[in-house]
Amino acid sequence: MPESLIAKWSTRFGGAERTFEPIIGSIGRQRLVDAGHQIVDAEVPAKSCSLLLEGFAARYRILSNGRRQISALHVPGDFVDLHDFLLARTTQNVVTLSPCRLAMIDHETLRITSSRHPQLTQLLWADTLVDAEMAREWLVAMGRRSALGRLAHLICELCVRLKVAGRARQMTFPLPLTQTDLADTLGLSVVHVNRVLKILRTQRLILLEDHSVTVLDWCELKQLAEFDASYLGFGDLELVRAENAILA
Amino acid sequence: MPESLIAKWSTRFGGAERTFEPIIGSIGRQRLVDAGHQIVDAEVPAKSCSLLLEGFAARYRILSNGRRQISALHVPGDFVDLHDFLLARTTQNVVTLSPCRLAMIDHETLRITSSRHPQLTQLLWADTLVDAEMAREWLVAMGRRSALGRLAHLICELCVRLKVAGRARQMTFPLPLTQTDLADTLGLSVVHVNRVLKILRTQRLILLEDHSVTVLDWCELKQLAEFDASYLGFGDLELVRAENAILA
DNA sequence: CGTAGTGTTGAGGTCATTCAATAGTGGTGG
DNA sequence: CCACCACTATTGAATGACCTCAACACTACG
Repeated sequence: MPESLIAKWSTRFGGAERTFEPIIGSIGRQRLVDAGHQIVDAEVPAKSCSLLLEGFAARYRILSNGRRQISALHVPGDFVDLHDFLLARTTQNVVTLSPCRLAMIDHETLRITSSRHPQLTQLLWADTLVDAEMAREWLVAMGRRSALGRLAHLICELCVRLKVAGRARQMTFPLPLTQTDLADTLGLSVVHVNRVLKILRTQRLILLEDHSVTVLDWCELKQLAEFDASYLGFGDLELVRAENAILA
Repeated sequence: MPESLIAKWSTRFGGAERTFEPIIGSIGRQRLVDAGHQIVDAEVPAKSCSLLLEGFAARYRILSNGRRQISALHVPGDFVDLHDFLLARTTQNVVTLSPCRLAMIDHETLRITSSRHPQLTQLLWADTLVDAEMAREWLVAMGRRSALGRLAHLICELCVRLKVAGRARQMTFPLPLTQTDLADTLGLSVVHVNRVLKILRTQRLILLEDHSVTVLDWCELKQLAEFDASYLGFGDLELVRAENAILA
């Protein structure tokens, strides 16, 4: 069951769970894949969409000089390749960054379900709108924030997204990315990511152990990142604030 | 009449012009606005969507240190704020970068039209998917390309988009952005944009006069930018190549 | 005719990069 | 069980891409 998708959509659109049912019914088989597995290959047109149920995945592109840039991170509850459903093909690939569980939905099935349930179509559409908004927010970070601010911003975003997806306890959430992955996400070098991570750790803003992050001081981190969660489309999102209040 | 939208969608989806009619019928009044006018204000929820018919607009955000980052450029045929139609509100604003003509579509009208014409919904959805893809491609440029490559890439993209929108003659197209606008688009300083522009000019890759760009050597520029137009969703896009062959 | 916005160029400074070296980890095979 | 390898994390030193500061020219505009 795609609890994380339901949790995300409930948070975003209110509890109209009835509307979500058709998509759940459309899910075909599930797949378990290892870390480092290509979910989407730009060369190969897909016949089905993948809904991420468990694990992390990254949309990326490699340039001819060998440098990689990750343009999106996917967490449980995210559709990984809605793009290929409506458009010819992507130029970017998607890999798993950890072992993942995927729910597969045939394009054909989705097409039928979507045409029968216009409301569902709007949900999916809205999901891609938020994806776009996230990309634009990353763009702002890449263009006009320092390395430290960028990293802090990413951590804030992931904290909120994972919390909504039900994958965080208190202020702790999994972060299976290697520092290389982080570097390719933030547009930095591995070396610099290491240094900037160290700053966040020594400032006691975060705790990092065994690929899991604990935010020690949400207010400070948020301020440093100049983070405003509203672009994630979850409304005012009292939950994180409330959660943090408990900790504080 | 939104010729540029029709041109764009025809190029992207083939000549199913019948499908486009409902959206054209939904257009209410038109607006003429000056350069520098706020089309979308993140604070003010909108009651209608804007389709850009003429001119350039930019989606942007200003950080607390006063630095601005443009996250999307809109050209004729682009919907400027579909986002606000489905989701609560944006965190980013949209300004006109030149005098613009806008077609307004009431949210209510769009809602009705969209529910009556599922195919149209898919077109709009696909449009936002391409928007997202563009943002991700910019992200790759911001993270992993040099200032020169980034600028070249932007020029390539605009060339193709404007050509499809019917706003380019041969390899010449309007670029009303100031160097400050370009800097905020590319995540650079004005000074550096100036220097990099100079390189493209002295290399005789482009000609720049009176805010209009002429690509002198498409092949060189494309190679420098490592530009692959397929992310724009126009298929193989023979038109530009053909056009260039005439020039060559 | 002053002012504001834009474009251009030089000089010096900084943030992040590359290169390089070391250490820890887990997995594999002898 | 240990040697070996690949991957990851960490830190120092030197280099470089791009930034900031600053000055000046040009245009449009009231």
